[in-house]
Amino acid sequence: MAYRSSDKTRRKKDAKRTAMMQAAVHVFAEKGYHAATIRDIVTAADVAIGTFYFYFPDKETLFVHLYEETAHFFLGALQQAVLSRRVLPEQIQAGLQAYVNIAIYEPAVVQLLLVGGVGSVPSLMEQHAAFRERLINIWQRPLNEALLHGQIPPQNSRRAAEALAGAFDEVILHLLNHPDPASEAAETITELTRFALRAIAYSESSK
Amino acid sequence: MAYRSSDKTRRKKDAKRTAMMQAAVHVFAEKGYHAATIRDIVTAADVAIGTFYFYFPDKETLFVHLYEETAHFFLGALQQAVLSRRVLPEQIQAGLQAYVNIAIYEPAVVQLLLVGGVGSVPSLMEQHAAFRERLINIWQRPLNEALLHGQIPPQNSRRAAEALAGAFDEVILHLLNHPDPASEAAETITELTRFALRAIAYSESSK
Amino acid sequence: MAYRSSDKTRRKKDAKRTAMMQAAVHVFAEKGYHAATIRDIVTAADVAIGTFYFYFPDKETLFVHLYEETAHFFLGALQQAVLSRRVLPEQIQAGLQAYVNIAIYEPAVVQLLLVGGVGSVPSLMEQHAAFRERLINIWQRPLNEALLHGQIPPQNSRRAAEALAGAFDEVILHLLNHPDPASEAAETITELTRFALRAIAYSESSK
Amino acid sequence: MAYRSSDKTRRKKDAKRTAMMQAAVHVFAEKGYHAATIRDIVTAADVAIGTFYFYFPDKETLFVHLYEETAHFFLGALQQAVLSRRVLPEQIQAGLQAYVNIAIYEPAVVQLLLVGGVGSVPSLMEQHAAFRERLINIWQRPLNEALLHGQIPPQNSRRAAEALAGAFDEVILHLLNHPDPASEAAETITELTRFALRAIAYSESSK
DNA sequence: TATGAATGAGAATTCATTCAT
DNA sequence: TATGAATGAATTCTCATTCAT
Repeated sequence: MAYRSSDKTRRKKDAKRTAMMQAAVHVFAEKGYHAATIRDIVTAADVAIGTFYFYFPDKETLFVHLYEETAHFFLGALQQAVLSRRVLPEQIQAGLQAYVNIAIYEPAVVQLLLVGGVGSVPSLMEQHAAFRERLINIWQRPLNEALLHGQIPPQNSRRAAEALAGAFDEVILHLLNHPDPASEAAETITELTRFALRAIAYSESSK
Repeated sequence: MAYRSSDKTRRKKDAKRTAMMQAAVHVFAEKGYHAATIRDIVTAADVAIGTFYFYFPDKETLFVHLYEETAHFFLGALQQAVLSRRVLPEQIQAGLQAYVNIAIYEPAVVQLLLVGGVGSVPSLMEQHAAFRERLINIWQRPLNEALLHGQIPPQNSRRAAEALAGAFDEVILHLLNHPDPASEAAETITELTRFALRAIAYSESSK
Repeated sequence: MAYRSSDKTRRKKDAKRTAMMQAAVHVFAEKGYHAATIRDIVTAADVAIGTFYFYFPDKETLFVHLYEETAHFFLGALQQAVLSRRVLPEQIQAGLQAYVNIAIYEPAVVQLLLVGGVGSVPSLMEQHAAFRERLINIWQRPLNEALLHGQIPPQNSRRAAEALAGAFDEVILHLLNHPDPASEAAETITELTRFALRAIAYSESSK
Repeated sequence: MAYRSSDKTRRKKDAKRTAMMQAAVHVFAEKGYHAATIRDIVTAADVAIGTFYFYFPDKETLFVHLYEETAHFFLGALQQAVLSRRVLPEQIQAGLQAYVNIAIYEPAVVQLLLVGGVGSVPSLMEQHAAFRERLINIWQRPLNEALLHGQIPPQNSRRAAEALAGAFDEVILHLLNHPDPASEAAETITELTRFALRAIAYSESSK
């Protein structure tokens, strides 16, 4: 009798919503914000145009949501990887491992965050700036620790973190263009870790 | 007198064409490829829409031309700066100096070249990829030299060059966001140079 | 016991149907036919969209039903007021009193009936025309009576009724815009009655 | 050489703009604001959709403009007619004559003002209220004069003007529905004038 | 009966591009 | 050469209506 809400229906709705967001991430990642059309997204999600507007208020809002969620997921994974280790070399390596994993298994995430639609969507500017800031912070915090422990010589840790973040992004973006990224992953991580440790003049001095 | 026609007419024509390209650089840099409209460009150049189509076949072609020219100018300046020095530290520093100069005095150039979000337009993606490739080469060549001379230990110079390019881009992009970039320029260059030299384990060994 | 089924079920059904029509009157009155959406109506009635289509075949049909019912109620009240009196001045005054009462206590009814802007939807235009016709008739009938009794001089009673109807509508619409319509009601009715009696050159001649 | 602006071009542009506004008046008058589509308008004007947006910013702005202009034209004609006479009966008659002329020869004007899209377009509400106000003023001013000269007994001239305005509108709207309005015009005007003079208890007393 | 997710035709608006002058 | 009016395909978004549950 009547209609039972918050049962299967609820779950199904959430599932569809999620499916549509997945589809949207891929479309946005591939085409960029402006070139991606609502039709592209609903086609990818295999629903009608109206369905899009049932779940999301408009293209821009969806994109910003998506960017936020994606950034949150990405930064969370990175942060957790870094915090799971206690010494700088392992922290950097673990962070890079997490980064590379995402890049390989969810390339759209990286595409969206690094290429996406920056410069296009005004309301995205802040989101993007905030993302860069948090990303840089993830790398900077271990550097500050290391500075405190005298494991790296005095230096502008902020600028170093910017440089590392930029370096990592670029190398991993190139890794993604490789025909078989997975085969290169381990080596890339090792090299980048060494590159980073040398760049900040790390030495396991202390103790 | 191998010089071509070049009377007033030609000069005027070139002047108008140049004005439009100048305007276009700024418009594209500010809004990104898709959000920039032909009307934006001709308004900035103070000509009529029809005039645009007299000089350029279409929007995409203009952008490609523009990107090529801008990349050529930028890479040329960088390359020249690097080649004007003989030892690695100076090469890197000179290159960074050139990069920073352009970033400060022609920020639109840097914005245009680094702006992403041109996904789904093949010809634009190619241009961007080609630019990255050439940029990385500029940094890689001195590294290869240094490798040959034993000034840096064996390493994947290609990957190192990628990392350096990414690091430089990121730091300089942040420098541009600074309220008074010029005041920070010298220090940034010094730091980045040291960062780079450490990263590739440079030592002035030889001779 | 000629009464039909009428158990709880029927009453509940009618209740819901009625709630939706009530809501619809207000929504249509406020926004006009085109701007009012089904969602507006079901939201106001606190039912689901599907429920709307269980009770009504479509938007247009609902509006027509609604308009008919509302017109029927309105005209009925007016007619009854007029017929409850035997002499023209009292008939006009009673009619106006009924009109003003509805306007003040059910402004949506008046809004709905007088709202135009339903051009291009034939069935709605018909309804509106029919309503005007019946309204004019209500005023015209007493005039014809008065003509017969020689209480008003020969005149085109149809045209006079149109004029009176228009005059009454306009003044009452303005009354509704007044901050406190009720306080002005009595005076307005008196004035309008006198206006009308003078306009048709009424004199209590006979007997 | 080059392009000569503000010549034939200018005139042509204005002509086309006017033609489009004419077309729009008719479409809006016939269908009402919401039901009228841009396509309807451009089809009536025999231009492409884009052309509409070259001349007007959007549908709503055009409609409001149109309403304003139309109201200005209508009220101007009425006002002038009324002011061209010195005694009340003639003023009313001349005003009605002008009104009827417009109604017959430019029925769309009357449709737009009286039926148009009231209640639909929020930004139109004020325009419509202002129009009613000015219309009522046109009738009220002669009444005030007559009051001053003792040609009509003390009465609320404002309310009387509202009533007259409403009466005139209604009768003329019905006149327009007549198969051959022109044939009825003279009689209608005469009757309405008498109706009005009686309603306000006019007598040529004074002097 | 009642629900609300899903649909898609249709409306407004933008913008690259053309072409008569 | 230069102009800008004109075009219409493409895009975003709305909303009446359907239907499985």
